[in-house]
Amino acid sequence: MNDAQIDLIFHALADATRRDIVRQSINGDLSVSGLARLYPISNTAIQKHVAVLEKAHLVQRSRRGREQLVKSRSETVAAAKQLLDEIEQLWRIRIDQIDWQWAP
Amino acid sequence: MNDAQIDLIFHALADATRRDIVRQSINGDLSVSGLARLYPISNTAIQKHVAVLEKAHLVQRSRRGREQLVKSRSETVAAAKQLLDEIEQLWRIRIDQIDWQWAP
DNA sequence: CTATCTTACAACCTTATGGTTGTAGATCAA
DNA sequence: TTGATCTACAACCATAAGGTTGTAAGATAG
Repeated sequence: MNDAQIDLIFHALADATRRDIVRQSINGDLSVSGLARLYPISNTAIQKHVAVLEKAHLVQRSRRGREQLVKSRSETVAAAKQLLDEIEQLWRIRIDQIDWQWAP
Repeated sequence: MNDAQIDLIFHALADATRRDIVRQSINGDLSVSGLARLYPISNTAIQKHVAVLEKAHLVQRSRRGREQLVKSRSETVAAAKQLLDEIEQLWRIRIDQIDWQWAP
């Protein structure tokens, strides 16, 4: 995964409405307009949020008749988590080095 | 942690330069201008990036003479990770429910 | 067929982002 | 003291974000 892709993921997650859409779309049984009914903003705004999430591969859309079902993708959330984990590891490495210096 | 705070954290992480500043600042021995030497952008730009990270509590600044040392904070990275984990848990819950339905 | 629902998308507005240059005040080294 | 370094901040610019309204087209129910 390259920097640009990671940028997209974190940017998509940096909005409370979008984070909630990810949660609501876990079952994959909600359409765009179905999601829109959950929030006090326009249908178009939700469409844009879903587009941002889709570009980040945090959700997937699939057409069922006239509606577009939205399903979130756990792999991408997992990938973001792993990235944060890799950053966290750097602290542990630093602590290990301090231990090494203190060894007799 | 409220939504606005989480927004700040993910927004701060949605930029490759800022993610790198977090990594470079783990030891806490780099100043703002010291960091600026690592990147091909202006000192002021780095100052702004550090300000964004500080507002998200991803780094802390402390003055040493004329320079401002930057140290990243692992707790905030950990908090972001936990949030993603909570979202991931929702998938597991869903899988558990499917298992329950299938039980004899 | 017609009316309704759902999506798609263009156009627009306001504010935020990420960068620049320039200026000024502290602090340190010599 | 003087000169270099580091930070702070204002001003500016281009573009992206996040929202709106309006219009059009595809799919479905009756």
